[in-house]
Amino acid sequence: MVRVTLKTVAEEAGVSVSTVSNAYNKPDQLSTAVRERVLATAKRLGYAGPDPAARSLRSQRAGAIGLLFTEQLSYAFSDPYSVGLLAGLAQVAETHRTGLLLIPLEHFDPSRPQDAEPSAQAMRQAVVDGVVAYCVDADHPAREVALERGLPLVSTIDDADERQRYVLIDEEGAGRALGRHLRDLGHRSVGIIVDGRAPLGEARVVRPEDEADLFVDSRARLTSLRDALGPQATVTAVFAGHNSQEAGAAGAAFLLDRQDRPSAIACISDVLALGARDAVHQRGLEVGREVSLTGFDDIPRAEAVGLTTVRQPIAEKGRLLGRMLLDPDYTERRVLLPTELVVRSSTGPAPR
Amino acid sequence: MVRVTLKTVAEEAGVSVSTVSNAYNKPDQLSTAVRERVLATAKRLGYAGPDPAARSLRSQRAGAIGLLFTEQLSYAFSDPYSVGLLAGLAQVAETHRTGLLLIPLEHFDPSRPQDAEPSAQAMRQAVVDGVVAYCVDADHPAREVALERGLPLVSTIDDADERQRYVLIDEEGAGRALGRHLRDLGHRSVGIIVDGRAPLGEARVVRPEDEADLFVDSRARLTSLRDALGPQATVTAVFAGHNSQEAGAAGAAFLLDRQDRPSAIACISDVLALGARDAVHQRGLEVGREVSLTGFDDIPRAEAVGLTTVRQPIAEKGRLLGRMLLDPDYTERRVLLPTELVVRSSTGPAPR
DNA sequence: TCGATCTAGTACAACGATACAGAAAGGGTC
DNA sequence: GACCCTTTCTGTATCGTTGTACTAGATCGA
Repeated sequence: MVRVTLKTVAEEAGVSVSTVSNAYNKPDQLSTAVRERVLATAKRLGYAGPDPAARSLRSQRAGAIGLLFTEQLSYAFSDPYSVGLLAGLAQVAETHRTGLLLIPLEHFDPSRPQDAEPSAQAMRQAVVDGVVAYCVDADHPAREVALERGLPLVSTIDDADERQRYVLIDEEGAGRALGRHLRDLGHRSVGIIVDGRAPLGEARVVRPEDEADLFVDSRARLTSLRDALGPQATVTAVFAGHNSQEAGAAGAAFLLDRQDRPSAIACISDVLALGARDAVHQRGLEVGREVSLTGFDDIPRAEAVGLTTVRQPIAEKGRLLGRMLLDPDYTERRVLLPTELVVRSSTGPAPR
Repeated sequence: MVRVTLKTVAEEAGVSVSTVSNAYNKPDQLSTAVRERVLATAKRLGYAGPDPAARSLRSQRAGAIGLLFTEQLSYAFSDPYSVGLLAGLAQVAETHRTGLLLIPLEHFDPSRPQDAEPSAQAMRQAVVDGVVAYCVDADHPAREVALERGLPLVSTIDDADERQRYVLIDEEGAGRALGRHLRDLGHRSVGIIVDGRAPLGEARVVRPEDEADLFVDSRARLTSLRDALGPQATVTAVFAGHNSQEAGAAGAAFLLDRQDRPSAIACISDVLALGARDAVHQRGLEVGREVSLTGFDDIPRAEAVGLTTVRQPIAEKGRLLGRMLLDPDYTERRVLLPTELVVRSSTGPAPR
């Protein structure tokens, strides 16, 4: 049983291979009569159209872009935030008739360089025209491979590399706005819940040596929040595992059950904040009065529960990442997206 | 500026192209000395390894499988359930060094066959070795294209096609178990909240003509639930948009504010049930006493809030889908995965 | 010492398409 | 009728690999 190819169809229809190819790709280059005859014989022979792999090789175009991410897939997409980004990206990809290839990588630990091979391999094998590095550490080897391959690379984390392009969120501005908001409300003791690579375990105060285990975004937000709250505030950063409601609840429980309960809890994501909210409720406390609560991202649920948060134009971020790779007219190399503080009922003046 | 290929490297290193190829793919076919020289020159020339597109063509292997789905991406992955499946699938793909290509399709409306072209096109262009059809209607044209291309196709919806393989969930069994549970608790008036293609609008009772707009899974669950509750029960199926907490809340609000409030509300997914739970609370009613509530899927949050639900081995489903495509030793053509009723505090005896 | 087997490498033909140059036929213009 | 332009189609080179068949030399057992 032989495969049906352009050649088979051409012979059967009594035309040249070029003509069959054109029948599919350049319909205006041939008469309708011939075109229809060709397509008819193709159908008769069970030919499903030009082989995409062969086309990729010849036309030097893969018809897909890759999405690199380092966390396990189930964590990476457990947050509506990530899904929003993915959706924005897919939207642009679709209009460019381009696929989206997921490329899960392992987290890169510089002290174990040999573990990099599977990730590098995955990046070498991917049939793509360009790559989006989504929250992939700057020193991850897969980036280097992508650049070696000469693939356009767009990143969400700034590492000042001339060869890459960037779509960034103004994390510092966001942290500043949140911090100032809390400070203006009189909060002098603030708990911060951050997420990180380690799975949910005992919630605990973040030690300096833990910082490497935090997600890159979390790190930036934590720093700018601390700065904005100023030196007179007492800040307790708590680490409670992956980004999940459970982790948020655990982190908040830890903070609330301490002797010196903070008057406000700032969570590094809305998902964490939703969990924290449950913990506050469970203790019979009122959110926004006895404990102020903030999130980050403005996912749909945030509005529903009145969560003060920072809005990120997340779908827009996804779309820009896509456009940078796919739209040749979009030449910007570096975009910093603004964020917006959205004040809702979960924050209020610090109780005296 | 010319591209660096196997040939370039071969000439520079003074060996044949085959040898360079072997240096990458069959390290034991050549001496370490030559291999190292080859790799060194490759590095010097900036050669990033064999081009995956060319390899795909030559070896007739794409190194990726496609995931077809018909809903908008942001809806498709807004549920932890879908993400769980994706994670299971990705896990198997990874062990087989295979990528995962997302192929979003448009919903197929048989009355508008011309709209099928973009979807069919996307399926024709995808460089994949096989395809998972995830909740894609049986008559969707993209399926036909995949089969025309001779691609192995694994599906999550039964349509009794010899050419396909299936991983199914025992929806009927699940519906029966849930229905019997509610019946045994004495519930004679049950509201069912289903999701569907139409966006969140006014919640309303499902009319027969709406059924086509429901998601396929929802349809099956609705039917078996109805059957299991038996003829003496009053069943009100309510339709409230996409699968989201908001839709669940809206659907529950509709049911709870009716004159003849049902004593139990069964939701077609846990996400809907979480929203319904909020609506029940908001009305000052107690879940499990005044109103019983059930979900479907057993997502992590379900346990946290004590939701009675049906557990689906979702990651296992994803893994099986992957194995069917990638593991040649796995020859099963049709798997029916069992479900398990998980009774928690959200259901209790019907109040008299 | 001789054929047999093994090792390390080479040469060349695919894989299935598209790009590009060119040819044949038809039509319009002067 | 010569000229040029369009339209429609053909022929061939090429994209960058890998598989297969082959060769030269080394190794080995009897």
